[in-house]
Amino acid sequence: MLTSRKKIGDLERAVMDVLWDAKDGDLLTVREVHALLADERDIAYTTVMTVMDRLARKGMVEQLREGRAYTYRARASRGEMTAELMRGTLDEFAEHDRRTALAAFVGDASAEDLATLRQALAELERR
Amino acid sequence: MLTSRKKIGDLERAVMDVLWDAKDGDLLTVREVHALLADERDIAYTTVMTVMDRLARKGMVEQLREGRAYTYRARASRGEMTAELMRGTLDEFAEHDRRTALAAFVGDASAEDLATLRQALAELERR
DNA sequence: TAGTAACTACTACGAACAGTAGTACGTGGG
DNA sequence: CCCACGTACTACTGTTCGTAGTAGTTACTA
Repeated sequence: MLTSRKKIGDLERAVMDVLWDAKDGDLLTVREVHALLADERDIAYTTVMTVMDRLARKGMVEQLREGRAYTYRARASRGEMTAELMRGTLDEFAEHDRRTALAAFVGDASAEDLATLRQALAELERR
Repeated sequence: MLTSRKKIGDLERAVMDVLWDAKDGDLLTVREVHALLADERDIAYTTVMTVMDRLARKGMVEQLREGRAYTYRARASRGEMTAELMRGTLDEFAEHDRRTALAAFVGDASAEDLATLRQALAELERR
């Protein structure tokens, strides 16, 4: 479970994207993340550092010392974090409304999403 | 669809709760909402007014003139809004991750939630 | 009709947080 | 011994929210 459910901003999201896209839970340094972000936007090295530090404080990324530098990786995958956020939204509600909300969610889902849901549920039964 | 996906604070949420709990889409005045909130917390009338005005700007409540006063009601039910928020979270992701996220959501759901999901899906088929 | 009560409109300020980035300082390699 | 690299600390700005006061409008009442 992710700790500390604070808001996540644009730059923070961009950093998370870089970490998520660095497949296999690769550990990235601030310098590496900065290099990737610098392609898209004009941003200072220390800005990226600050943001990554804040993400670590919020528990969204892991910060591991490697030699003199820190390396970072996302604590959860993009999909897991999305699921977490969705569950978090749902958890704000009491029993009755929770059911209503889930029903509304399903009721307005696209055909693709419905297929995915059905498949995931079938998957669970098989086990 | 709810417009303007900004963050929602504690007081804002408390106001939404009052509007949601006023069943049948009843139109409430600021005075009425204030009276209900005042039971729980010490709050100025104008504070409630400001908050409700902001909620209207965000598109979360409807503001209708009734005589000299405005009356308000939630634009969507609690359940619908929750479903909206969940979908909004999901919508930030591309096709592949969307499926992954939905699968993760189902994978970590409680037995009750799974039952609700199954029931909602079955409901859809029946139609 | 003039006063008052109920409303809205406008303005403001502090706290929290995100974007942004500079400066100071430590340390290992040349 | 000094520099490049990296962290730690600090800071300023914009936005949102909680909070609320004041001014101005309007309708009803005495």
